[in-house]
Amino acid sequence: MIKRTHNCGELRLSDVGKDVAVAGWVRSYRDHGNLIFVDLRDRYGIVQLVFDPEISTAAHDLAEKVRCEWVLASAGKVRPRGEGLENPKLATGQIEIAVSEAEILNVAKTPPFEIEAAQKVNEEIRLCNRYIDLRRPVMQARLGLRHKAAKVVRDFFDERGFWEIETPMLSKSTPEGARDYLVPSRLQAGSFYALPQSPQLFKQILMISGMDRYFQIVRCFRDEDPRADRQAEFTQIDVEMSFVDCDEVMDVNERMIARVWKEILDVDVALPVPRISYSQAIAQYGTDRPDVRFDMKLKDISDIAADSSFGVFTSTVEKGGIVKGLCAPGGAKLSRSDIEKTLTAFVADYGAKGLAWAKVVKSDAGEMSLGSGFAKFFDTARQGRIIERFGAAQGDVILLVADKADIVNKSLAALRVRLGRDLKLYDENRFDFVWVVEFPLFEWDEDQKRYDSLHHPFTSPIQADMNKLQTEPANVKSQAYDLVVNGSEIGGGSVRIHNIETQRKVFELLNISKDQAEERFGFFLRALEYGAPPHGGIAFGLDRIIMLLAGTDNIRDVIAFPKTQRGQCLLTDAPAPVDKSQLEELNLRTKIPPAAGE
RNA sequence: GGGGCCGUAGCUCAAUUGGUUAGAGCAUCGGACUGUCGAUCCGAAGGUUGAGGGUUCGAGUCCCUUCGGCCUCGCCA
Repeated sequence: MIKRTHNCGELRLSDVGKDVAVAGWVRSYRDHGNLIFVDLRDRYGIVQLVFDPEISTAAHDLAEKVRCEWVLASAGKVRPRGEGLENPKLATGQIEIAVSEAEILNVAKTPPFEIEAAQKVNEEIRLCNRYIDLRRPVMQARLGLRHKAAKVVRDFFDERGFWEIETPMLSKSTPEGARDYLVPSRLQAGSFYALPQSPQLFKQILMISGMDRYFQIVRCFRDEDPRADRQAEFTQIDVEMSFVDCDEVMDVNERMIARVWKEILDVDVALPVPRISYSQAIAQYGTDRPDVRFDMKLKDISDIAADSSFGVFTSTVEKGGIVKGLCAPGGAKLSRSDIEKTLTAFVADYGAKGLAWAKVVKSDAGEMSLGSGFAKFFDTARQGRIIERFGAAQGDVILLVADKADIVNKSLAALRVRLGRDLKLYDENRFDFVWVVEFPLFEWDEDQKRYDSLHHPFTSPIQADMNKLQTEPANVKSQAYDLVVNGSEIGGGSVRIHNIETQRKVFELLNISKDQAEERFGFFLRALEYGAPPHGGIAFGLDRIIMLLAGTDNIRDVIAFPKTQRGQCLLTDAPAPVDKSQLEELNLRTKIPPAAGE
């Protein structure tokens, strides 16, 4: 076999005259009858081979047979391309290899789609033939970027004394949170392991064990419906530190993120990353993951709306709801049908029953007022107050939603993001980071009539609110923080509870009985009793970080072998039925018989 | 579980109000060609319109069911 001396991307003019050998896949061939050109591709690039019968008839004969995606090795001399024959599109475009010896290492069927075709190939076909798809330079670049980013993370933490410690994949189900993936135990019939939703308790136990600083790039599993940026199986950068407060965790980790952005994109992230409180985020952006690349903040006008003549507004406020909205700069260019059909349907997805609108107009005398839409329900003075509150200008459109606070905020948050994009209110190439802090410790779950952790049940309240746990749990703030970039949450963490009494108290408030707590978290509670240091940490979604770095909005683009929306791997066809004998060994019987030859 | 979009040749798409034998580009196969580089030129082959049912003289097109993909609401401590 011809052994390669160089890869397909590295030869330059300075290599002219060298005897070299390369190997790779045939990207394309141009057969001129006598002279044959072959573009050979590997992970590193593309190089042009020339087969000239005057150099070797054997090699030329072989090249006549070669087809796209065949695996080919070739040896020959590097020579400069003639004047005007360079190809500026290739890094190796100044040279070519005059082949004296060639060897077909393997043949290939005609690929199911053209690998470097500019046209966009159906993702289903790409996933079924992932080995072909992953030959595309763009996919190779994304996986390369992923590798490099992970290495930057590892180096960063290593330099600061963090140890990467593995935690179990087969562990214990802790109901609450997302649905678990279960693995049946053979040795203990009827019992199950759960795949980790995150190594949360293990990393806390590592702190109790005195490991001091831990990180792990680790697979996590959550059996929930996927989204464009969510996959049941995903990768976390998991971090935990002892003897720290919120500021130290945020400080180290924003430096880590800044290092990644610098080394991968050569982008400088301004440190420290600004912070916004949860309540401010909800008030101004309607969400705890605000896209701060553009302004267009939400404004509450419940007070003005309450004494309008618009029944929907007044009754909403009377019932304890709110009237809130945003002012779309230059929104006057939106047509009435854009607003009343498209945007109204859009907010309806989030439960909003309507979208009130008014255009901001200026009279000849220079007076600003509201035109059309909901304007007729407000007198001149109140119109003025609305315009003033939004800081609205002529040509803007004010859009309002009236409903219960959570519906108003959710729908307006989504509308804000959509309009920001549609009206091009920001530069798509910038990255704006923000820490969201001061989350409430609990949220009230109306369905189950109990408190629920906003973050998770191991999050510590802020010191000043400790005594409120008993009296007004709804107003207790937590030591939690989320890192948000361009409206995407890429990480979240907290300082943890390290005191067993506080932990018990929190379980109590979450309506987890002593027995339940013992059954689910007993191992952890016992660990807490043996000298747990104050500790805190964070976890980042590596896949989402890579998406941002790679500039794609699809998580499947940054995972080598992803699953579809129905949790299927189109390459392997997993999940699939198993042999009866396997089930028997596991003492399992399925309720639904496996589908027979559909 | 709900809502939306989509499914036509290997790939990307087209096909008038329901109307003849479902077309094009690329890929494939054969031929020609010594400087191409998404080679070019000539020729050929390629289809159960995702599947099933219905309406109709006639269905890629309309209706129902179903399968699959994507987006999304719910869900994601």
